[in-house]
Amino acid sequence: MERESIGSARRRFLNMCAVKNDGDTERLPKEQPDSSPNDEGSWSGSPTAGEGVVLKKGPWTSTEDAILIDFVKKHGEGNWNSVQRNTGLRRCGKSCRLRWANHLRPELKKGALTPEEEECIIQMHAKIGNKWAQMAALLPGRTDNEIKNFWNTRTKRLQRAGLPLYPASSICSGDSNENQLIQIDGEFCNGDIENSGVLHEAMNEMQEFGFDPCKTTIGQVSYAPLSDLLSQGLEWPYTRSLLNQGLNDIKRNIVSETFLPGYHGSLGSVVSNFKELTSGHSESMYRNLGLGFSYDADPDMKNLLSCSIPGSHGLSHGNFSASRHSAGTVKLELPSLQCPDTNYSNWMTCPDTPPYNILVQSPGNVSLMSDCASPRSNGLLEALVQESQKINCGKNQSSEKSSCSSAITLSDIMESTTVNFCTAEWEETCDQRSPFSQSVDEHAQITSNSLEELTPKATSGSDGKMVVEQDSTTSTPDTQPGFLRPDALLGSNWNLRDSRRTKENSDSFCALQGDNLSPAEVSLDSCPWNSMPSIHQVPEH
DNA sequence: AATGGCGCCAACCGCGTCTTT
DNA sequence: GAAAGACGCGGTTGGCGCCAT
Repeated sequence: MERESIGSARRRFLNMCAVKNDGDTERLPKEQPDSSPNDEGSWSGSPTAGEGVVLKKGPWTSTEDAILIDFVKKHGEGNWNSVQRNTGLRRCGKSCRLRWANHLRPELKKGALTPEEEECIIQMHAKIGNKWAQMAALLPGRTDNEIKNFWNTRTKRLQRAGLPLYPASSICSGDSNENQLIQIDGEFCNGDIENSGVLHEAMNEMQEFGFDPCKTTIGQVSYAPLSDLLSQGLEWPYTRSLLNQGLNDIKRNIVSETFLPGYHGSLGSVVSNFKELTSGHSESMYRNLGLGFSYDADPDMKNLLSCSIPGSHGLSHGNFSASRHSAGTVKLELPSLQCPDTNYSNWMTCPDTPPYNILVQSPGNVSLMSDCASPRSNGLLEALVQESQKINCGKNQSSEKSSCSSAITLSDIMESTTVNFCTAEWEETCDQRSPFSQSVDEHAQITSNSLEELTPKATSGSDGKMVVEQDSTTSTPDTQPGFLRPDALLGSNWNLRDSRRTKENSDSFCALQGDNLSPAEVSLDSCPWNSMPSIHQVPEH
């Protein structure tokens, strides 16, 4: 990471700290009284609403934020033009939408872009150009505006320095793909020739369509490859099904999308199909896929998926996944806000004991978790998608995080799509005293209860359940006044309902994946955040 | 201490697209 | 099918803080 970038990141990090300490969402102007339209110059010359109300422009105040949050809480996202009518907020719908999208959404990730995210943006920009919204969709918690600002600043800086916008390291070289495929084959087949062949075929097709399943090293970050997921205890019928599904998606997306088709098709489909597999609808899926595999609704599937056994890596018996966390536990780390009291220079070397010592034993988690710097398993974008899914789906597990230790089933995770995924950011970065903690707990409870009607309830960590543990004593101290936090403002009964945001997430993901999965099936907030791999960084030298 | 350059960020604006009537 | 409204996206601007001079 170049020095300038670190410097920028440092400043942004400091900004972030300032934000946290201030307790407000952003740098607010000298408090603009919003009670009277006559006392602020920003009113003059502003457009008017239908009833001749002069609309305010300029920075938002906390009061306005609270009004908007309250509105969204009651009515959900959308109908932005009705905000002014219903709340008296003198802001145009556009402004409200922007404010919500860029600052008030609970799931927003505050703080600096991580080096990984920055790399990802660079990669994405190299592929799709100024498609900020698309990039934002793949960087959960990040807004298009944020990404755009980053890029513009970066561009300006690099142009001034006479440096190229796209470093060589961001250009994917696939020279080792063949070897990687061979390697993966070896890892996957384990005597299963059929598996190997189809997998190889799948990988080849991915590459044929431009997707590099074994993305080469970007910088010094290593990520779990798709193969990890597939190697971690998925029996072949499921594996093949997922692969086929992903492949179809990839093909479609290649045609309809210019951007990272395989990355979506593979991982996204895998994840969504994971859900499908465990939601009891897989049989139809297999039929629709034209696969002859029978679907076994055996709850043991969970065991099959479980990889929490130390040293267990599913089908991989040999040279797969060079490094592993001991005892099959994985530390989940968010790239930002995890080491709030560390300076940026230490960012890459986050201490062994992170603020959130979340020990997860979950199938997806470990399965996706290569957790090693395997040179053939570096896929920055892939990893960020996983990270993105983590973020979105981790919302589903806020309740688990809010307790010291709890056990959840795979189905719990897969089915807990109604848990407000917007809460995790606060849950992850702040305290458990948030009103959200309670609401999510309650919600999770409801979800869990309803789930019990559908799925056999696992009883202990040893029978295939995933155990999510969090050392709450090491949680990041709450530095932000709860009453100023969006979740607090939203209140404990916050409910996204059928918010557009959720729909957008689903839709965009669906669009990128293909069209044979309904948004409900592929919604980002439906996958297990804790089941995703963390990003492992190798300290810069 | 003053000043200017620079980076960051929030917000506005215009336009295109989508949805509704 | 057309018009109007709503929404989303990308470009741009302006304010603020930091830092070097």
